[in-house]
Amino acid sequence: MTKSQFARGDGRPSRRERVREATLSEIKAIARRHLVDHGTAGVSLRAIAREMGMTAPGLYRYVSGIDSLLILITADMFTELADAVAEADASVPDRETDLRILTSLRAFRSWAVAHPAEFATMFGPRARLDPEADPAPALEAGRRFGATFYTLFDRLLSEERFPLPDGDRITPELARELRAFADSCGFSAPHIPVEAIMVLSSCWVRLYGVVCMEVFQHLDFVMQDMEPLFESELQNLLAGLGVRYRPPESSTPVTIGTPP
Amino acid sequence: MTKSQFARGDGRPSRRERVREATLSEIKAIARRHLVDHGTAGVSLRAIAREMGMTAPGLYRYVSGIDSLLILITADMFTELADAVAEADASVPDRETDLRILTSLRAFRSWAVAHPAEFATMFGPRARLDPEADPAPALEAGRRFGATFYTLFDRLLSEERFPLPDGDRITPELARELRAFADSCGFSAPHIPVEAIMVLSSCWVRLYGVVCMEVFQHLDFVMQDMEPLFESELQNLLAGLGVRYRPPESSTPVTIGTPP
DNA sequence: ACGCTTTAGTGAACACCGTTAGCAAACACC
DNA sequence: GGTGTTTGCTAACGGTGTTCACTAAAGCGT
Repeated sequence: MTKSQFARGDGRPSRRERVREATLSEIKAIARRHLVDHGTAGVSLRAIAREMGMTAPGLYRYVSGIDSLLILITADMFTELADAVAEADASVPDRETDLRILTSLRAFRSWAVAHPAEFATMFGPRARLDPEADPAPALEAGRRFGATFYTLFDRLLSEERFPLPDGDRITPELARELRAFADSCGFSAPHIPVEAIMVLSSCWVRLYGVVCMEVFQHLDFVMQDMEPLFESELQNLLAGLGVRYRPPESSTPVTIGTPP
Repeated sequence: MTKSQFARGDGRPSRRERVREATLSEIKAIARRHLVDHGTAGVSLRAIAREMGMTAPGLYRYVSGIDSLLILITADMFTELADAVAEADASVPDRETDLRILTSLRAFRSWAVAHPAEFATMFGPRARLDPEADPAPALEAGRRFGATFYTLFDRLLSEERFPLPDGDRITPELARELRAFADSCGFSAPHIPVEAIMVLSSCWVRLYGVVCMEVFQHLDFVMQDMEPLFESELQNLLAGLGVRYRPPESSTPVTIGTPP
């Protein structure tokens, strides 16, 4: 165990570190493209290696297996989504909380419908990923994704926009879990009531449901354009939070009264 | 193209037909077990054949490929789920519409959490299943699953339990799609307003969301027991439909006041 | 400049997988 | 019994993940 050639005194990465990072990025980029084109099952180490001009076992210097690779790109996708949502949130003035929320939620849906394959692996069933693989990186990135919504919700909470429901249905054990979650995700306020976390979870579940339904195309035989349903759900959801709803500006020019 | 040995004059199936049906059932049963144990990716023709004491190519006499087999068992699972929901619905007196709805919805969740692997393939992303395979059988079985909810919702509608929302956000094109859906699924009433179908879709989306979230374990790091959240969502959902909510009888003995 | 250590990548191999083609046995019916 | 259908097999092709032994190169210290 001598001094590693990777660690240098200064912060700058060594040459080897740079090229290593580059090939890892290439691996993930190709994997990502295969994921988009052929789904989760279409990502294979051999195909990636072939495309890179090397052999599959060589990839094991960079990735400990196919599952681990999938977790890696899942983490990347979460950061991407988090950036997209944060960017949308930052695009409106800080004070306009209501519009920020509206914009962030719509950004979430837009990203999802624009990246169905990614969304499926991020939010779909945890099929692959045997218990051996460590999903920590993806979880960490997912936390960053939630941060935008947490802070916005926190502001709503401090402004007392909506009444908290009764905690009758909240088991002491559940309350303990909710509290542990609030602590873990770094909620800014010191004491968030568990009822509030319950409300947040409920909202998230409703958003998740309508977006999943659209991306997974499980209502295809009912309707093709799911935007009206999404907006309707958004409206109901925000009403319960005391947030002023505003219809989308000009996403799709569809109203009941067709222009002349 | 001579007379088939399978078609007999009388209705009774021939011996050959019987044994054929039996082996097909065995194939599906084993595939189902592998699905439950190892997920969708864990279903392989070779493993099934090995377990049956035959070889993989032999299975092609019964199934046209792995995708087709997955569709077949998906259809079976839909009928199973439909039966479970219908049975729960039939277990309460016909007149008690509210309780029937409550029971049916809870039966849906119970089946889902008891059969997570099945639920994932039924309601998860359509990953496998290339466009070549014909998903008709699964779709047909899914329709039967929805029938129970359709009729219950239809009764609510005829009793005018809830006010219909404005159709402002419903595009003419969307209205046409909604109408086509209402016709296709055999809604009993002659003229269902499209706004009602919108409400039904919204309710279904909310139910789908909370159950997906639980089965896919995407809120694991927040809470372990998702029943309170489900019940809360159920309560809100039914309130919007004018249905009287009643807490579950004794599913899990958890109340805020712990017994002495 | 030399030697030594660490790393990158290869080739062969094993054990799987889906799928097709050709062929032999079992079966049902006339 | 003869005949055509149905069934299941073997062989084969191409694909996958993963391990192991091995070579070549790159980096580092002296």
